[in-house]
Amino acid sequence: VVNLEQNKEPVYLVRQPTVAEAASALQSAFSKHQVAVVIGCCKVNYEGRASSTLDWGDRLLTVKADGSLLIHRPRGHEPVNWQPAGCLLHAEPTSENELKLRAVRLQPREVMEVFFDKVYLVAVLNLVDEGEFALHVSEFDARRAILYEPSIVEEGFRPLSKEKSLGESGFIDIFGEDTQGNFVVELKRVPAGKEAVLQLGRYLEAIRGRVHRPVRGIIAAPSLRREAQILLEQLGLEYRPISLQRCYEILRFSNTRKIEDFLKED
Amino acid sequence: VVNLEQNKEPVYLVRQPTVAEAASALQSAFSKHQVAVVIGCCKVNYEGRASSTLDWGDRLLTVKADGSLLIHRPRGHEPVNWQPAGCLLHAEPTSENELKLRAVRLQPREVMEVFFDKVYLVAVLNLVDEGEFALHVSEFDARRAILYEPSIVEEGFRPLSKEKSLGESGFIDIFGEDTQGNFVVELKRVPAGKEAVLQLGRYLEAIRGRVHRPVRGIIAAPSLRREAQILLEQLGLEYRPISLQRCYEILRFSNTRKIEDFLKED
DNA sequence: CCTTTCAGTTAGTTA
DNA sequence: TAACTAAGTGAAAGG
Repeated sequence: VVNLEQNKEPVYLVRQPTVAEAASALQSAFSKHQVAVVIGCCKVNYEGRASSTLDWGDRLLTVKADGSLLIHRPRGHEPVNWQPAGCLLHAEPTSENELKLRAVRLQPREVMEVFFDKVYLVAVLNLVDEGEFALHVSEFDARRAILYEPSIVEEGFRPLSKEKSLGESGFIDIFGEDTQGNFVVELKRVPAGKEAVLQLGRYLEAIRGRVHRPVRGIIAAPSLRREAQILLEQLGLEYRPISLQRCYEILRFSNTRKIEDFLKED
Repeated sequence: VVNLEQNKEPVYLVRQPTVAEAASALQSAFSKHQVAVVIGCCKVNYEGRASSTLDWGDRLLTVKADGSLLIHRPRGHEPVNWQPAGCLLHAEPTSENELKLRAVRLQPREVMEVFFDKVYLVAVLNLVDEGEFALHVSEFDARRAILYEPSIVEEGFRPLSKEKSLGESGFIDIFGEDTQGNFVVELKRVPAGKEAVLQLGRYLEAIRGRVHRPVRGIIAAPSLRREAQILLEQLGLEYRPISLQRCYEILRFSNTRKIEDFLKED
């Protein structure tokens, strides 16, 4: 029933399929770990950690290559029903000429059944996606923002060496002075954990051996993990929360208004 | 460019569209609050509470009737990028013959831009979905089930106050008597953890200060976490497993057979 | 492998 | 509207 040509096309469509055609296309997609989209009128039953029922209506069903499943209504950006990756999938026609789709998750055992009354469209997709995903306002961006607007760390903070740049293991440090004139060591990271605190501690040790006046150690990060907080206090270090949103605004401002300053300094 | 026939069909397809055709079809779908699906090779930039970039790759993009937007990779059951309902949508061709899709959320301001290199398929959907969704066996439902069939907690258990309803922090408690005539405090939750046990402990403290006879504290829940079990014993509390499936059957029975009782009592 | 914590959490409810 | 809390939370990091 299923055209083998689907292997060569990025999108293989079956419009207004019979129940048998839809089941066949889906079974084929499941076995080949392809992405499948079903658009039609369906009802859904779920039983597992909780249980739910969804009455008849038009929905968009997506089965992904990893065996995850999503059912979307026309509104609401979250799926009304879903099943996470790795569940067992099976599609078959029923005696009442409906398309039955069963997705079983083991551990915890959760069973989802979808019954399609009408199937408007089945699309089997061969999607190639190796693109890298990156959540920005990285350490580097945060550093740029702090250098441009040091007050987000502390009022009166003045960075001194902008060229210390990357320490080992990807940390970026900023040296500077506070209002009392004490040297300040800066280290910031995205979600500061124990390693970040220990890293700063080791850094401070090294610096205190050379510099003969009090040195404060401050971690500037969007958040500080619970376990890191204890360690921070034990080592006598400080923490300063940094809003990534704020960094972002600073950078955008600096990019649009004072590009020349950055070209000179950085 | 866009065939007006799309209004009459549940699914209106544009295969291998030109950039102009795709943009036109999408703009039309946006204005009519239809659901649109785009399959193609794209890259994504997001800026808002955080910021992210996603390099080129084949993805499934869905725009819903309420202006929400989802971008799904071939794997992973969560969207790689998204935009919640109510954002401003715009689709247009770029000078580099790419399809640019812009989704702006106001408050907080978040901007997402999708660039399609190749568009394999645009589908505009007219989905009619009035089906009711019901999550069975929530805390409230479990409470109703226990009040209707108290023996699932303990043989001879008799609820006294059905109107205590929601305690602070969303917990629902049931007070009653057991066969020895002792007062019994009930607290049930879906997967009982430490917080639930501590909550019950605090509750019991308060009650023991007022009531001058022994009070048992029982947690009724589908399961009890390992760490919560230790705490439970330390505090001298009890645990009674509750089957959600059983609650569901009880409620279904009560709904079909004894609706009048519930109208009187609840 | 289990537990804890974070998330562009989202979504619902209450003050 | 803001604050709080639960979620079929999911996902990553720590022990």
